[in-house]
Amino acid sequence: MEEQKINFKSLKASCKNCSLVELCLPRGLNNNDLDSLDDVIKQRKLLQKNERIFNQGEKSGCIYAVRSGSVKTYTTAKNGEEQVLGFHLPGEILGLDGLDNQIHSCSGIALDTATICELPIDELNVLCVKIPGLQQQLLSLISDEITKDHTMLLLLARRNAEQKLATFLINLSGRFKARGYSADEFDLTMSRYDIGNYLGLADETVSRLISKFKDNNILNADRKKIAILDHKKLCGVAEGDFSLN
Amino acid sequence: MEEQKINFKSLKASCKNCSLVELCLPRGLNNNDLDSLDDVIKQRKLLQKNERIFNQGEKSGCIYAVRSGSVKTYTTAKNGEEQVLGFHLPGEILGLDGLDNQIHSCSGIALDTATICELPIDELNVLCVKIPGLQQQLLSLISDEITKDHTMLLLLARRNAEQKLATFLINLSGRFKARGYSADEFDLTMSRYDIGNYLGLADETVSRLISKFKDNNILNADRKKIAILDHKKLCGVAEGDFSLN
DNA sequence: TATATTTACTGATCTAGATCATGTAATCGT
DNA sequence: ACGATTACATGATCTAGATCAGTAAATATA
Repeated sequence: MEEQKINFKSLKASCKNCSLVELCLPRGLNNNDLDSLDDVIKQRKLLQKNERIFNQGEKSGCIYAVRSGSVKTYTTAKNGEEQVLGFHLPGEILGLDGLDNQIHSCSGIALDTATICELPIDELNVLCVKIPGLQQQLLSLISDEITKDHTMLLLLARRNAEQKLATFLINLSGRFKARGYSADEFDLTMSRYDIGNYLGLADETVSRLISKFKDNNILNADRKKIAILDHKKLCGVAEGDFSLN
Repeated sequence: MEEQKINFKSLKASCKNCSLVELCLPRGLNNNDLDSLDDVIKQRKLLQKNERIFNQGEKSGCIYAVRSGSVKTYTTAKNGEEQVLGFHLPGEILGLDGLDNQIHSCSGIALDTATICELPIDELNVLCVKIPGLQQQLLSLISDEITKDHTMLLLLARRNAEQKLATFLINLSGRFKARGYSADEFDLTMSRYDIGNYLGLADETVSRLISKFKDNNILNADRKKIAILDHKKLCGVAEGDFSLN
């Protein structure tokens, strides 16, 4: 039997029977429109950990939806250092920086085994003319992305380390909850280093803060396993209502 | 004679005879398409310093182009503190966070006397279907906005104060140049406080760094008047090739 | 299964930049 | 034109978080 040569296992995608339909791009579309969208989504890729989805400096002509697993996006600066731009969970869209069908200004990489839906931009644009709801949803995703980035600028520029990490955990928790997972117990798929890089902190600081949160009975943590014990207190830390000792 | 009641002096806008046509939204459109776009741009507002263009939490239904003067965008956090998100020069578009026709997640305010073109989103979307070049240009603006934000995340998370301020000045310089102004001599329209807020620095730090740049013969500065003396050195500082004494 | 490598944690030290304080020049309001 | 307010500059001090260093546990590799 012939060895498999291609990197990715490709499967026909279907939004129609995807549980993420109400979170993802097809949100609000009727069955007919879903069929049209399914025709455009050529394939679903199964990626292994650390496999690249799209590359900074290359044109992919697609935006991407996470179907399962998790993904990290990052830019590489001239001097080679990386900046994590975001972590993406199922139902979230990435690659909007290439929406003008030009080269991507960041890269996307799987943090664990993940399935990804590819959406060719040209075909998507054609479809948007036919389906106003899709156009609307796409604009909504764009606005959300910009708003999210702005929130992140505020976090990086004005918040201390405690607030940054608390905000990060609360945000993750809420996104897990929206996907039907536990808001209080979850596994991190990214390293302490990645978290620190994302938040503008040293990885040692992230470790120390997690320990501090544990000492204050805000959470339990064993490596990647996180359990939030006191949501209210964590929010208090995020808001800077008080500082931990 | 009756006192003028409205805040804004409104003028019919015309992209056709605007010198910014090659920088702004209409970039690449032919004369016919420009006429259609002009029909959609209802008015041009003349704003005084500190007049608001759109407000966080309100729906404006528009995106905006700076025609003259300069503008600052910022978000206000729950606790009331502000984060400057960007400074906008003639030909630049703002308000893309409200592109889904929902409420804006930031506010825009004039930094000096400025003229602003209003582009109603609904009408713009209709026009985009008719004019593919316009759709393309809009997507390009969106991608640029996202890419710009990502660059800013990197700057805030990974760069020291010297690099931040040098990068800021180089960026401004380049944008002035693209608009036909001097790349080496320009007036800042924003305060030291605004610059510091934007870059995640205290205003005292901005003052001190400007003095340090002066001491190192990189620039001359007298309050708002900036003259870049050594562009190459300034770039070196921005890249972190060396540190000043 | 043993060994190497990576990831996470924690202690010790250092420093960039914040904060506090003060002076001065520019701008605003009357 | 004059006092009040705001913006900028600069010195002194303090501290949050970086950096350096070492250990242990988990994971990968042979």
